[in-house]
Amino acid sequence: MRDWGTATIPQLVTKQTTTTQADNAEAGVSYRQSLNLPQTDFGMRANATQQEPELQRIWSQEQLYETLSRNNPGEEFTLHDGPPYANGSLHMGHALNKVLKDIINKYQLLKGRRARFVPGWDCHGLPIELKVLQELDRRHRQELTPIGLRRKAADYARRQVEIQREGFRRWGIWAEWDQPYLTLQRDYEAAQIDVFGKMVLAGHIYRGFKPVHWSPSSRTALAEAELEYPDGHTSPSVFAAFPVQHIPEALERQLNGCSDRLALAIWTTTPWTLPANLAVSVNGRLDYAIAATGEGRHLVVAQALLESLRDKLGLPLQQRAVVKGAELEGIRYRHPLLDRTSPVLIGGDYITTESGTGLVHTAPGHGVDDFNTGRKHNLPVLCPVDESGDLTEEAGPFAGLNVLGDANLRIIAALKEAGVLLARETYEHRYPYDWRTKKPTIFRATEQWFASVDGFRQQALKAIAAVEWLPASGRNRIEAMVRERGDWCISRQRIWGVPIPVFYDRGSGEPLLNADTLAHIHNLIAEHGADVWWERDEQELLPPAYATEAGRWRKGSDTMDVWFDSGSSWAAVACAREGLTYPVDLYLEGSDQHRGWFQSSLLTSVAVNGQPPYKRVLTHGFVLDEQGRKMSKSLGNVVDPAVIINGGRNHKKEPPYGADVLRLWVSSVDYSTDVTIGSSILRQLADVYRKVRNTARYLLGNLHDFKPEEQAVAVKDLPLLDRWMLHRTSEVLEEVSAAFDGAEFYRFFQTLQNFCVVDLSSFYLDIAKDRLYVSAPEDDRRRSCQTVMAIVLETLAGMMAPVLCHLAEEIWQNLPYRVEASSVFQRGWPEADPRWRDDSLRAPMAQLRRLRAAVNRQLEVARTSQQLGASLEAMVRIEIHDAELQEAMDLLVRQGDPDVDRLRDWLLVSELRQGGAALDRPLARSRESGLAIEVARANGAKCARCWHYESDLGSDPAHPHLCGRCTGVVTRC
RNA sequence: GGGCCAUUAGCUCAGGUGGUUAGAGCGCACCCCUGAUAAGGGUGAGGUCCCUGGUUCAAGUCCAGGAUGGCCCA
Repeated sequence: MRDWGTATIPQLVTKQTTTTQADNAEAGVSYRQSLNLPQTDFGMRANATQQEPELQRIWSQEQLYETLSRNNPGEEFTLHDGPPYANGSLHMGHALNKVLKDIINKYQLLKGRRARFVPGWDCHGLPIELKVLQELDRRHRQELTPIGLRRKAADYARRQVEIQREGFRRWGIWAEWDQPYLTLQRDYEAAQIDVFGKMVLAGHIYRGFKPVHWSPSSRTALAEAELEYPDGHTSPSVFAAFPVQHIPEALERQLNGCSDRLALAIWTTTPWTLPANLAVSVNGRLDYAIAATGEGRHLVVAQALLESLRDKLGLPLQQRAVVKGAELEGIRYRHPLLDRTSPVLIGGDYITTESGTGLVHTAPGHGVDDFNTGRKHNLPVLCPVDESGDLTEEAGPFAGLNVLGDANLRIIAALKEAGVLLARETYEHRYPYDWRTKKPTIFRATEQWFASVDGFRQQALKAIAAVEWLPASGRNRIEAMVRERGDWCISRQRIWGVPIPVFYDRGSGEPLLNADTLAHIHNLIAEHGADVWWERDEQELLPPAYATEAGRWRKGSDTMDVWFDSGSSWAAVACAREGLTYPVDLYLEGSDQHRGWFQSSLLTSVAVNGQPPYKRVLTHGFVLDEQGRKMSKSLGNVVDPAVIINGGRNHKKEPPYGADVLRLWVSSVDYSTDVTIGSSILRQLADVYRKVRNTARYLLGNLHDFKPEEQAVAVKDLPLLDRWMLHRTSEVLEEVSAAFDGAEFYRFFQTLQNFCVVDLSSFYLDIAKDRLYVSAPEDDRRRSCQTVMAIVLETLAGMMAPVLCHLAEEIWQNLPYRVEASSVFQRGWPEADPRWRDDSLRAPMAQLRRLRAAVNRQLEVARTSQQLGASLEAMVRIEIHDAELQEAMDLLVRQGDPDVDRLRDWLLVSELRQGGAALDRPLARSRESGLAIEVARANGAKCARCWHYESDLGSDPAHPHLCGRCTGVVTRC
């Protein structure tokens, strides 16, 4: 304890002997040294740039995460990390995702569960492959072998992982950072081959010739997820007339002689597909008109479109006959550019009258609907386009033209020359582009490997129903997709990936894929990694049974869709790693992953094990700027998490907020929908952080001389105010626990802020000052307050720890008394002592705080008229005509501690009267429902020590400026 | 073009089953304090509950249509 009693007082005494009371007040004689003011090394400002990494170092040294995640008494908890792509710098989307996961994991760890978190990275795929190629000059690129490319890609991916990992760690994320999972690890690749193999053996994998999204610029098939649809794409659409050569007799009879020079009007936005045309399809249920063009020709068009086509084609189009689409079947027409004839077929309901002519040019090699219609009618799949997008010899005179280059114009010119071009117009529509090269894609039939979703669709739908989706709309989303999706094209014509482990007969092309070959390749990859597929020849890759006929087989060159990589993580990680569970407790990703990882993981897991890989799926929205717009470099509205933490170039404009403010932002938003961030939102969060920090600092500072084991006051002996504070703390803890249990972190944020501002700072702590500063150190009214403050502080630190992990730990390390737990995380989730709870205090306290607010309003009236400064300068008289309020007053008198529970002190005024005579010359007065208030200047003089206005100053000649209470304190000590 | 989602104060969020003058904290303005001080306290001003129609005695809340923004798809 400080020895102010002997050190300071004599000095004051000497002064007082030579001065009068008034002189002293004016001279500002200070009893400051005789007060118990807060003391702490805990800074008002975070200095996060230094502090946070320091705390992280300590956690790491102490192996805190490792210890808790392995030794906690509770059950295992597995949040399985969705692997971010190992390329590019971290952005706010990463921050939202990883911090949310970390909040959940830390909460579970605090609750005593063994929450291991294995972070992952998605390492294969085109973007990295392209990145590696871009870094090479042309000569090196040409000399690069597949295995050389793979090694460079692996190096690149590992470097990216390293960089991203350091970013995640700086955010305070706890994870198995030394044992992450990478989709390029050999045990991962082997597990993936195993998943694939099991699907093969279950009959879910097949080889097919199908139109797929093909990117000529990447020379590969693309998955849906690899496509984007930029605005503003235009196509050179054409209307063309295909001359009819043969009309079935039944139809001929209906045409009333207008079969003369009959032609089928078609519309296409891809003229380059016309050389692949093998049919014209109609909707059997639609009505079609035969219309005269006024130049001797008759056109078949959908009747509903007659009107609009008159305009578009600039032809009179007089309707001569109407027939059902079904009756057009059997017509044969001459290909307008090539020497062959083709049929009119009944297509499906995809043929509508919303655009075009109602007759659809059908090229089975270049469209999914076309392909299906063709297959129904046994058409061949003609695909006269090579992998670069050049037309082949099969396209006759158009061979060599590029379908995204000059092919369209040349074919349109040829149509015109042949006299079959009816009209052309530039047509703007959404069109799929390669997400990587930003170039248009085409539909092109190629040989691919597929997973047949039909084989396990019903099981997948059942699995979806068994999972808990949050928000619930996520279920609709994935359910619709799984119900309607086609087969999954899993092959890619790229180098950087896991091989599809198949051999082809060099003569017949028949694939070789069986339990024997799969097991053999699996073992090779488990031992050497997937590179082995490129490093060794067939002789070395085939199992012993086939070694003698190695010359007959050629190894395939396709790799797997990266969605198959990450979609196998449940097998490679959750099933394989010690301490993890399968199905896992939780997947948590952005809502775009309904199409992506949620689905690919579900499909593989259901196909192999008949069950979903997860019990719950939580989704979050996207991060937008403060106006709710997508972030983009061109708009200049990108918020960089690294800048939030370390500050930008100009620290005035972009201050270094630290990871806790970033984390606090994550906690503050309702992430179930899209969330926003920007400089003013960050400023606000920094304010909230400061408020929480300063509240904690004040609590710490006032506990500097408190030893709970010896000096704590028993709950039952606490004053009313303190009992209420504990009650309120337990309420808050209950709310916050519920918020974390329900993953509604914004409720935590709101509650935390309100607790610090309303309950603590402006109420309890404001009232506490007199108790803490003015009382003698050992006084009950001070020790009881410290007892409560210590409880509140420890509870506060614990409940903020999942979010404000650095601040919570810093508080813990600065506790001025000994505690058993060396870390706030070791201490665990705070639990309210049942004795804190006292619901009977709720209503009366609400009444008294209502009274306090009403008095404050009147004090403010006096203040703004310059007649009052500090509220201690005031005396207040109240009249109560309200039963509930009076009841609360009675409680105070009956049960209140005479040294603490004085309404005068709660109002921070020097004197309070209830009833009696009206005050002389009040500075302010009010009369509202059941309550009258008068404010006047307090009687007496201001005590130099406690600043109350009292009438008993100078009872001790040694302390002429002190009130009786302070004189007592000063003399006692 | 289709599916899903969002829209309440400058910001972040509350507003069971429709029911008085729509709430909180922050920010802002003004005032006080100078013993939490790059802190602390007080008071106050802020709302077309996205828009339009409908149901109803009564709509932020229910229904329909639309706008804006976002995600996914074609």
